[in-house]
Amino acid sequence: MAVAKKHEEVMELAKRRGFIWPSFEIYGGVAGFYDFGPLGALLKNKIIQKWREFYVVREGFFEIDSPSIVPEEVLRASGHVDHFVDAMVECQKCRSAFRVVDLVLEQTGKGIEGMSKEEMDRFVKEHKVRCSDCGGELGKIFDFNAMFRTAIGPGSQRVGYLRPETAQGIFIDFKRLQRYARGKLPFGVVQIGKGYRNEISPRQGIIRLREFTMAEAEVFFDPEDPHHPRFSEMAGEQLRLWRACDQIKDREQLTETTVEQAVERKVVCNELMAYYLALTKRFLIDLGIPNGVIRFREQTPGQRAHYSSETWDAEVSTERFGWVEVAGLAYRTDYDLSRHAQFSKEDMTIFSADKKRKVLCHVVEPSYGIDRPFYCLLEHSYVSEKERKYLRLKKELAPIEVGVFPLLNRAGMPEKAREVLEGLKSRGFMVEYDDAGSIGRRYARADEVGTPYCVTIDHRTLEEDTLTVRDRDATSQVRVKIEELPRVLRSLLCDEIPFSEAGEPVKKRSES
RNA sequence: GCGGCAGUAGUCUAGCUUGGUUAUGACACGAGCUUGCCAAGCUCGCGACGCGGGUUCGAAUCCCGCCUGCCGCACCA
Repeated sequence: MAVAKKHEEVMELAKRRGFIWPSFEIYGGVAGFYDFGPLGALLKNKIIQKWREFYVVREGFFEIDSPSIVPEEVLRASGHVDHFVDAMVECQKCRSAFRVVDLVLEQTGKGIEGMSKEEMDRFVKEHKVRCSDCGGELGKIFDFNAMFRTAIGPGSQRVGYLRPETAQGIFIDFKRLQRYARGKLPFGVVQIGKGYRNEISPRQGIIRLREFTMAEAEVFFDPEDPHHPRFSEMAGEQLRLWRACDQIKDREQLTETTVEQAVERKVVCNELMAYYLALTKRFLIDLGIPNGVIRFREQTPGQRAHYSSETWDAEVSTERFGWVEVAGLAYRTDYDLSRHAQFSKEDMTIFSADKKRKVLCHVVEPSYGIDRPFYCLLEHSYVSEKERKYLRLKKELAPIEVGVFPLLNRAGMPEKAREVLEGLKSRGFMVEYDDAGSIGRRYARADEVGTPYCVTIDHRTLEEDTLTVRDRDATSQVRVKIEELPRVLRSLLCDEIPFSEAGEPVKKRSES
């Protein structure tokens, strides 16, 4: 119980202060769905904004926005219809459930993939396949479809699914996108949006959702030229890798290496993959996740998705859930483009001007969940000191940037405080006004949701147009002229100046 | 999905074994007073038995179903 104390406290805070809570609560709730409250929505948007800075602004990738509902043929081509629908069977005695294909392979050595349900039933009976846990009799085979199925339009009832990944929207648009990129390789396309997976039994709160936000990038490149133009900038970055070969031998051993060495020693398949591993690490650190709790785990061949020939999961260690996958980097090869070429009969190749030949692009896919790092961030930001509990969020991520308080609710201070508030709002600051309870309580309320700075209007404000600015982490204050406040706050929020240089230091009462 | 345990205001919680006045307390929140910089104090206020059914004169309490959560199994491409 003591083990997950931080998780319980941070989730209590998250619910109480409007970050996240279970969806559909007044109707009893539905497992696997969470709502983002006012502060949660702000924080989530700031995480997305940072992701855009990395991938859209700096990598120069194109962002698109395609539908969440996808017609069946797209997902047949992508392999999701075959790989998401698992024939399952349950033991009548001990109630264990198995994938039929796995169970049959294990007991008879025969692959029965592609059989109909009836054929599988017959096969299981003929070969006397039993429960591998208790040897019990097996029940009837049933389908478990991990995609949400729906109907498009009335009448024809064309089958559609809620997308299990945003990536397909990008592959479908490949021809238009490569024209937009004017034939230059490599180029990248991103999409941020909801993805849907009908989990059998979602637990672990916000870590395993049935509807979640993903941010995916598809990097298209010539397989004979898997280089990143700015690889040298990333070459020296240290990576902590847990290789598949070590996992198979049950070894917890991590490989510490630079990006460059990882490629040279063929630990990572190519330069692009290694580059995006490093970029992922930088992104997570930039969110405020400590370097020490980040590692990359290579998926073993059995764990990999059908489309991937090499996958690395970026994992963050948490108190409550252990190592949590927050991003997956998959080498999708030409799987998706060739499948869509085959199923749609469209030519998905691209003409390379410098190589004077047609190229079927390969794809490296950095794919991020947004909800999971959101949780990791809350857990790792939560600080519980003696009398103080607060979120030490990075300033640029804090949902509310500035609290504005009148020291007293009289003597013209509230009016002055409102003036300051409006001045900050009009300059684009996310501010919150609070005049309830003692000044200490208001600081505590602001600290709890990670507000980095609070300004207080006091007697001196009325006399000389200065006010105090308080730093969340140090709880120390400086006195600043009102006219300089926006500039000072902007510099502080961008980490351009240290707090001590923001203004004239204010002595704490207890110190004087 | 299976088995075990659980669900009381915004949050935490007493009451449940042995059915019976107006469902306990704390914190939080709102209004007012107070307060001259770090969750102080005073007054007042808001606010709950997860949902549905059954047993009973009477159900937060006992029984059943559902939902949700926790633990174990399975699943997590």
